[in-house]
Amino acid sequence: MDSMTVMVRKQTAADQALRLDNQICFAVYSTAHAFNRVYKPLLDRLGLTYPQYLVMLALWERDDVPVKDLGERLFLDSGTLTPLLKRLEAAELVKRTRSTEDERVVLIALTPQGHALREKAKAVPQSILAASDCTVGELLAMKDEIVALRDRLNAVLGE
Amino acid sequence: MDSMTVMVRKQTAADQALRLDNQICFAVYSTAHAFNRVYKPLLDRLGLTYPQYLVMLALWERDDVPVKDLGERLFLDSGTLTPLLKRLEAAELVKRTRSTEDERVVLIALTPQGHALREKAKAVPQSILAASDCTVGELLAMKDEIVALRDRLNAVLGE
DNA sequence: GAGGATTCAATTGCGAACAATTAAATGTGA
DNA sequence: TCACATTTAATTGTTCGCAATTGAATCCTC
Repeated sequence: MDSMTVMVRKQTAADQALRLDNQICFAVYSTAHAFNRVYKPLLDRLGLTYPQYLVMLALWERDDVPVKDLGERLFLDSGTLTPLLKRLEAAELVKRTRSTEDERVVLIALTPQGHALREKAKAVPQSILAASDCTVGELLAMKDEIVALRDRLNAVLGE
Repeated sequence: MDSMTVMVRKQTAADQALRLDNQICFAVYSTAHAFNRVYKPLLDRLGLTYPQYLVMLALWERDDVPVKDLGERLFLDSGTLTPLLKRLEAAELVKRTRSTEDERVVLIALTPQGHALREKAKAVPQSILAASDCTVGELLAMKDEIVALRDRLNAVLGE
């Protein structure tokens, strides 16, 4: 095996790796966009964008929470959430009030319309399930794998 | 089983579904962001953002291509690509020239610096692999599943 | 060849996403 | 108590991502 062969093999390995990481990260990236596009017409009827829908999902599970709490649940920071929450407030779906106990904290609570929207939103999941053309079991298994990957990535970030 | 029981069960099923679809789509969404954050410090050294890195990866595989071609490979449209490509041109990594055969078409070609950046980029994949804390085989298997899901979603969009 | 449809990139406007900074409130240690 | 650090949202500036529109070039049909 001469030096030329070694060089060629090294290039090939690097190229493969470059392609591999491209495909995995790009797969997640492009699938997120594909989901977004499938959600769009469904969420248009609710008057929500996908990130706004995520915030509403979080609030339907537990509201009257600080912005920081929402950020930790959704992996988003105040730079993203503050303007988004102001738009939800303008749409009269949430109310933002400063905590009396700690004036640094802004508490996000659902309005009656915000609570009511939950009923409309119940039509969304089955449409997504249909579009994915997967069984619930398959999706759950994939979800667990993806979440495990995400958590490992976030663990590295936390170091 | 009285009517009250039926109602309660229906609500529970809808809630489960809402929660399920949330987790799957959100898993992909939040993992894409986690990847982005892991890539950021690595790509900063190359002077690229993650979407710019994707464009460069595509061009390293095949350049001298129309904007439309890049868009199809990356699932992005001209509204996203045009300003991004202008920034890459300002960074002298690509050159944009109007095709002489068809003046509607803008061809994207790598500059010598654009080609050269590929060598630096070879250091990126191994860092991502390490951060993911997965084997190559695991990542490849996940990638295939995710791509299959993406393609099914995109198929629904194409109808 | 002329008229109309189609294709392609660019543009505009809006909503994320995030880094970095700011400002105010709170907590802590000497 | 007072200085200093920390916490929490908000703000600013840059970059995506996409819908909708525009304008130019090309294609197609008659």
